[in-house]
Amino acid sequence: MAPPSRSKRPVRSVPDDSALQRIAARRVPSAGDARSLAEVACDEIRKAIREGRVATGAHLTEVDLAAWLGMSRTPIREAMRRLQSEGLLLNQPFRGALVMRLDADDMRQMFAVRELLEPAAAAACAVSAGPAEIAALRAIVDQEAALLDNPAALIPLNRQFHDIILESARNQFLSKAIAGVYSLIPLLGDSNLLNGPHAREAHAQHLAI
Amino acid sequence: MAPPSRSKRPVRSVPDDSALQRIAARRVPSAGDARSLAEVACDEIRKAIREGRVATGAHLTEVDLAAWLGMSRTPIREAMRRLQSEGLLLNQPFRGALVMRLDADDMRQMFAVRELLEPAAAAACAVSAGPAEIAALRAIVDQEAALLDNPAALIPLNRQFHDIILESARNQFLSKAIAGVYSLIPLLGDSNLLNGPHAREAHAQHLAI
DNA sequence: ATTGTATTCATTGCATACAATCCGTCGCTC
DNA sequence: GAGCGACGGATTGTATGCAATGAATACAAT
Repeated sequence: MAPPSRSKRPVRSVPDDSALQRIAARRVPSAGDARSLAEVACDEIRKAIREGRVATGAHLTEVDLAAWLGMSRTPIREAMRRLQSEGLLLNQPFRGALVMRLDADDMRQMFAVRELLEPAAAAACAVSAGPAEIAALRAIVDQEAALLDNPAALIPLNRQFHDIILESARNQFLSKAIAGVYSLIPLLGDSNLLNGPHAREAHAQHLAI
Repeated sequence: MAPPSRSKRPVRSVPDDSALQRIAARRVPSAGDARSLAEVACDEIRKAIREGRVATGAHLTEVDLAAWLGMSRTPIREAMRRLQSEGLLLNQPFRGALVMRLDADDMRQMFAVRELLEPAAAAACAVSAGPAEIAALRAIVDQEAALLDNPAALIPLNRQFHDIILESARNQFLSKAIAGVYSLIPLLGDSNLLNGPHAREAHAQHLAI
């Protein structure tokens, strides 16, 4: 836009000084913050859990999180509610929220469901995937083959692979069910092991289109 | 009940009348609502959708719902967020929320997932169900057998049946995945048909413990 | 010393005010 | 007449103040 205002801030009607000063005094939006504060809070808390900065079983309160992230309680509330519905947080009625703790039995249940849903997704993908998606999957598998000795590098590839499969399965309910399981993986900490053979299996299974 | 109160109403030590009267005299409005307003709003909106008082594709705004339910926007926001994460509402960035509309393809996807998850739940139930649960299931099946000509009466029984199966499956992730599918059933309107043969199948499948 | 009761404290639940944003539309300039 | 930018309405996003709640604790009575 013509006026010298920063980025996309719609200057009022007349560029009189009072308006300009008001605008300048507003908030410095730092970077492009298209996301709402609630989303930021949600991601930050999730990341903190994933990185172990917040231990499982920790006691989180709205005011603490609000102070930590430098925002008011309202977006924090919203973020906490979302994390609760995802299962990462356990709501205590009036006593704050606990970071969900998964025991061995929970993990067993989780992988049982995962092993039920993932083959179904692969099968649905095999039915409805288009050529472009198959090519993308094949490319990822090739990349994986070259990195079998580097488990850390495989993680994002594996994620991409599963994302494409979910998209190709063309079943939003299946996707959401699997996402509901995946969302709790951060709670597992370092036990998120990924081995090459598993990728191989997925590859072989997918070649059977 | 030996265990400490896990229910949300930990009755003090003795249910004396003074406390009871104090509690009863607390709030004037309607009845004792232990639930938060957000939960009330959530249930009310869900019910309105299920009963068709709000058509699929309708445009809901926070202020309208707040005025309708006689509460402020804050609990309404919370309820809407929950319904969005359940999939009943579709959030439009700044333009209100739409009641999700399911087309034929969505329904196909939904039943595909349902037919994947329910047998798995039945299998898990068969493995881990206790005698009391088996007896309860059998009782329900017997009741159903006597009501095969009355589809309307079968609906609550069917619900009970599935609830017991989910509980007996002892897999919270599986339960949540199935609940995520069930929660969208209200959107289907009157096409929620339930026939006797289906119950029979579930019965037969369950007898194969 | 033990039990029952009142008080206090930490925390959430709710309401309201204000800011930011989006979209439609209208007036202005060319 | 056409394009472009600015207003206005509508709606959500955020901040803050206050009421309500439940647990812990201090205290009194037996």
